[in-house]
Amino acid sequence: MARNSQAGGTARSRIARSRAGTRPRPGRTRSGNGSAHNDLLNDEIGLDALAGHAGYAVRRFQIWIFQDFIRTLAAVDIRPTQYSVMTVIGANPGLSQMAVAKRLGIERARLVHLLDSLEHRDLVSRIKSATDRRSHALHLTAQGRTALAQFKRLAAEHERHVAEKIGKENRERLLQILSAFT
Amino acid sequence: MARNSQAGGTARSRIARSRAGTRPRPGRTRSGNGSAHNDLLNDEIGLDALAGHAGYAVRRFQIWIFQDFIRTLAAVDIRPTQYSVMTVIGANPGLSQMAVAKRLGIERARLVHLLDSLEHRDLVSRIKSATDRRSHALHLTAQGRTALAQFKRLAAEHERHVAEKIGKENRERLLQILSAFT
DNA sequence: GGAAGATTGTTGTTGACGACAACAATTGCT
DNA sequence: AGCAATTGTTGTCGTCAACAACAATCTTCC
Repeated sequence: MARNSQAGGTARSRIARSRAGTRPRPGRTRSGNGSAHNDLLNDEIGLDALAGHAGYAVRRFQIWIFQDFIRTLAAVDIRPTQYSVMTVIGANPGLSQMAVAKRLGIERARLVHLLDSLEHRDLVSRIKSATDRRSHALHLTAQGRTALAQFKRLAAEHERHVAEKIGKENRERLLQILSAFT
Repeated sequence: MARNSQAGGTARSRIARSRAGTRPRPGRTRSGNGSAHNDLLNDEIGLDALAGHAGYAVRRFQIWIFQDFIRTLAAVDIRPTQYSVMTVIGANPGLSQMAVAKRLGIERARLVHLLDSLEHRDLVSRIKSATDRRSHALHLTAQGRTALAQFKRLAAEHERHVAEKIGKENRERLLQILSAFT
């Protein structure tokens, strides 16, 4: 543990470059290296063909948004997945591990470790279900409830960072577009 | 190798559930398990508080979109990152590994393995730079160029899947919102 | 011109994460 | 009662981001 925080300023802001209209027709087969003028322009590359790919933009955005989340909640040492688990349990106490895993789209094998760490920190507790002795009923501890309240405040701050980054109405439109995946 | 393809139908389509308007006010501290009616409604949980979080929606969407990309390009055994590397090199022949890594936001350590695999498949080649004997000038091989053309056709098909999933104009608006990250 | 520092490619480690397989305990079905 | 399915758990494998260390090479500065 104690490795999470890496807030290290990896949030480089060199993004948002201008999309130059010149398409260089790169198909040139010349195997000879393009003389010496390649060395210094490596800050204006222009990846052209990648611009129209949703997956690439989403991946880059996802990396940024997770880094900001981790950094914003570094003081409480909570990662996005842990937060989502606690949120679901907090909103639906008594759920089984299977139910939480299915709801969040994570595997139950993975949830085991997540719950182990959260249980060690006295944030959630597994209570043996009386109706089904295979399963555990998941609850937040009293400490977990007050902690989650603070996590939510920090998460709201993170959400404000997102709004600053892409614009308030763009963020809402994004949530609307992706609501099918929530 | 030969493990990539796992197109295995893991693309579960149980997403896009209806958001029931009933919020159950879950704060109830009753540690007693909610009798037996928890067992069967585990398909309508309602995670409520997670709905307003951009990061969660983006993560779920990113998982879906990558799985579709991998499945759509499974026949040529190309993953999203490999595709992005080849695209950048194809559009800017002669770049150094550092330049490609910085442009794509991946670490140069990671790029080493990516290029190893692509070079073993005779898709790209590292040519020792004459002007800076530390660096390599990256080029597509002739085989790599024709292969990339096919990859782009398959990627376009994948992009159509995205449009089918979230709507054509929603996809374009998404690309526009996230253009700062491209 | 030569020492000190930075850069480039490389190797290796760590940790989070998704996918999968196997297993014991328990439940459900018939 | 007997057999299939479910639940939590453990373990393995592969991907990926983040670091650290290193040799070779460039750059800078005295």
